[in-house]
Amino acid sequence: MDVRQHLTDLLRTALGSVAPEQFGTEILLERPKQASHGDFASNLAMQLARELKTNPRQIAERLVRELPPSSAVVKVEIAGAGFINFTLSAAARTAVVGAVLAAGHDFGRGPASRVKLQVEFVSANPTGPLHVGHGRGAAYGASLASLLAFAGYDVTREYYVNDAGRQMDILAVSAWLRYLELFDEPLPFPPNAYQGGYVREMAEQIKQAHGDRYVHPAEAVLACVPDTEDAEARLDGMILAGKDLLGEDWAYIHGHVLSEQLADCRADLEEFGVHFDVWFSERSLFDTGMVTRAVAALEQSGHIYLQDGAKWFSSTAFGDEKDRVVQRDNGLYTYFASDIAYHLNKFERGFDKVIDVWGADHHGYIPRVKGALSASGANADRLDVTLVQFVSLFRDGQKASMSTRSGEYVTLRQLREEVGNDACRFFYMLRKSDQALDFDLDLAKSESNDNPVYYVQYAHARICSVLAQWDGDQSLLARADLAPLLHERETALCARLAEFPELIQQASRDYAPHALAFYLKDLAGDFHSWYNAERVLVDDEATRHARLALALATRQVLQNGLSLLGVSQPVSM
RNA sequence: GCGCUCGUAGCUCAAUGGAUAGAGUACUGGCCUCCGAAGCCAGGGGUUGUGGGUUCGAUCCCCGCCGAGCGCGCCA
Repeated sequence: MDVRQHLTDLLRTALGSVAPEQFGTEILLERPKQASHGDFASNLAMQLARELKTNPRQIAERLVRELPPSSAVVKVEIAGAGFINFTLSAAARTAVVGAVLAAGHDFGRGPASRVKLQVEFVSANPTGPLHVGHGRGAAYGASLASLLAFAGYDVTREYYVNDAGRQMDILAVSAWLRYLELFDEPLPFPPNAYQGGYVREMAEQIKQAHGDRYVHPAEAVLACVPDTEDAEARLDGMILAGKDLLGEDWAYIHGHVLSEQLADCRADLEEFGVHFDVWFSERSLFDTGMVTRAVAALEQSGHIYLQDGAKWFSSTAFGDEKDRVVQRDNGLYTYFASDIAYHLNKFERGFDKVIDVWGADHHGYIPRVKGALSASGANADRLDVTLVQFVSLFRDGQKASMSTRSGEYVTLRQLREEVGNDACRFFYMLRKSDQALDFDLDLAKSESNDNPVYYVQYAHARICSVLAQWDGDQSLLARADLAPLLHERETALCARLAEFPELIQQASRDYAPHALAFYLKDLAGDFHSWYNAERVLVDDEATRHARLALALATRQVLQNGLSLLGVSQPVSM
């Protein structure tokens, strides 16, 4: 029996007697923060006060008088401004233990829904190792996707691979220039090319595999570089040199660095426990003509105009600050154009809801994407964008640089190796996604021993330990008589367990996996508190079995929750 | 300048419009001859940046101001 639903029904019945014309009022039950306020509280009387023009306490009294009797409820009180507080019977409180043990790893799982969701996250340019900012997006997206799947939705996890743009060209030319250095070609390495050591490694690989095949004299390269102070224009000149001099071979270099970086990124994420169902190539949107079609469709519906040789999308008509270019005067499509095609493609694939997890610096991008979807006749409300705020790194009290191109940044891999995957995943979840995160590296290392994740994992290990010492048949515990569970800390723990399914629904609705991390901390706290106060392996068999059942149920919920966050559940530590 | 996001205990962070705003950490004092002390118990710590508004009720919703981050490109 779902107690919450039961109480809602009772209140609904009372409402029908007291105020039939308000029968449709939404009935909300919350779990009071204070134990003295009972197990559930309703503010129904206060909600009705305005419509009925009556003192809420009077309404509450009438409601309570009309409540049908229930064996699950031992006390109903009116308190404060007009709260109706319910206190449950001992049996109703402890029943959750049996429910957890019966459902096992499915406890808390929502009813299967046919609603198809897509969560797209990370989607970092494959131009270098992932850094700690990407790590936050990865941890958030992965936990969110797991949470939504557990809540019952049909979830697809997707990574958008930006394999078509200028950044990839810059990476390719960076590797090629490093390669030329290996043959002592006198070329200055541009300050705005990718500086990281991994670029040199790729150059070395290319030399090992293909010798001097891609060598061209420095003069030939420099001949393409314009005589200007503009560093970006000079870099573009070098890219042009690469394409001209290498011809077909440019595609090899480009493809090689792309696959190298993508493989590295993929391995990094897998080690972090972050998996994707689909790796979607931006280039495929061009190859299949989707970008052209998307722009043509906008053009046909009259949302495109020409100015200064470029094609502009009139996004101001859809609430954007200014209009945006979709096709440049040189004929190349902008990133925005492929993004329109990409989102239309997502919708065409039949997702009821598309969730994009973006870095907070992309917030200005939302109106134009939604605008383009609306202009294309799609329902922009099917797109939800969740912004994950920045991670600022501090080293020796100094804010560290996070530039990918400069190569001076802390990688996700370094962070994982320093503090461990579990602590990392949990630490990222310990704040709302819209809260900026200051990550002090020295602190992260020194704090790794009292990271809250160990507090939660320790609760799990303790339970495993006591179960091992008992050494009995755990399947018997599912049928244990729970009447001996009478202590305050036992009912508090039971209440916490009962909260889990509600929390799953709420956290998934709010796209708030951090709520799960906080819940697990609270659950572990309730367990430790109880475990310190009451002995489990007592002589009395009835008490022993009831407490073992409670411990086992707690372990089950810890497992269910931690696995959603991608955190391991050690038997000992 | 305009726009988005944020501002809560010394520090790091929570809080579906609800009751006395909570945890962790740090600090102080207790608890292992007994299931793991990576734990527990107790204590001090707050004008929720600020001024208004809506509401029976505001950390939460609306407006102004102050402060911080980010964005405002024919880059991605």
